[in-house]
Amino acid sequence: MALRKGDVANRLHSAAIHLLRRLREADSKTGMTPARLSALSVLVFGGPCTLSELAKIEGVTAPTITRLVQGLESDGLVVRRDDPADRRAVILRASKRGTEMLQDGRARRVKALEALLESATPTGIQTLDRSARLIEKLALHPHSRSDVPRLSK
Amino acid sequence: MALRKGDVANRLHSAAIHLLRRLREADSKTGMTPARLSALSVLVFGGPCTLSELAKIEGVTAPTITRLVQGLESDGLVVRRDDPADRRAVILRASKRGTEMLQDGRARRVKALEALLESATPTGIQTLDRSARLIEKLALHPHSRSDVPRLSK
DNA sequence: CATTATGATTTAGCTAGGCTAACTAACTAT
DNA sequence: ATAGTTAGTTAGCCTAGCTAAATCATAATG
Repeated sequence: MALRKGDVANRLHSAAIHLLRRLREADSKTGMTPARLSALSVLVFGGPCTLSELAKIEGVTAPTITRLVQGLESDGLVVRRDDPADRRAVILRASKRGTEMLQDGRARRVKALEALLESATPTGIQTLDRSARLIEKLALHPHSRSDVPRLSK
Repeated sequence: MALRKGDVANRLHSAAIHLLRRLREADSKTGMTPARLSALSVLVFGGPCTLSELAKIEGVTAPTITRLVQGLESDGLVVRRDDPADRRAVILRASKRGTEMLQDGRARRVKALEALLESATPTGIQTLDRSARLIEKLALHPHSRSDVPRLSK
């Protein structure tokens, strides 16, 4: 086996760290940090949902999503509405401004990536695209949250 | 063009966020966070270097690398030695324990990834590997950093 | 030798994104 | 009604980024 999973794991880990640091540069100064962009894009493309749903989708805990959304809300990018069916719950949706802002951030990252991708071949880009989709499919899904061996104990 | 760079950019962004959150789970409770692992692996695989060199390689500022290294140091994973040639500088190297710990963290992530990669094909893994290498080549290197005022300002 | 500039590192203080623990409020089921 | 569960929040802690400014060593110059 020329390709050991451990090596792939490490390379992916490293690549993800460095890529995010890079993209953070492009996103910074807009108030649109990666976590916020990610959460906002769920609302923009996936439509309204509750806090807990968003937390589950994003793979973070309730307090984290609360604070994330508070930030988005205070920037006027997200609005909350009481769930008529369940008065504990809150329904979130992206505001007009939030939707625009997301497009904007997207455009920013495109520019940043274009600088990086200058030297990438179309094949390379295709490879990256496949990987991104693959990772989402493997990692995004909520399951395996409890079934992943906890390792610690 | 079926594959728009903007879409690839966004998918990569999202994938990196979600992947890191996932791997953080595996790394957590060991004190080995992604940033620390990344820095440590530079020392383990790249050999000793100074703080500034490490900062440059990791693409972070001097204060950030200082604190990162302080953490590693207080865990006994990294040791410092005065540079005999330049008494301002400090040379870092991974301790025996640091090297072992890195292997350990690697093993942990492998296990976590294996859970995720269960359903991935060998081809998929190969794609991920190619992408990781590609990203490092495109994003890791310091150049193209000129547009942002950096350390050397 | 004194001065000044440069360079490596650290300190202080800010923001954001994670977490757990512990709480309130509302729903569900008995 | 009372017990348990679920949605969301608050408080408090940690790491990871950053900038600005301090410290101290070396280098360059007069």
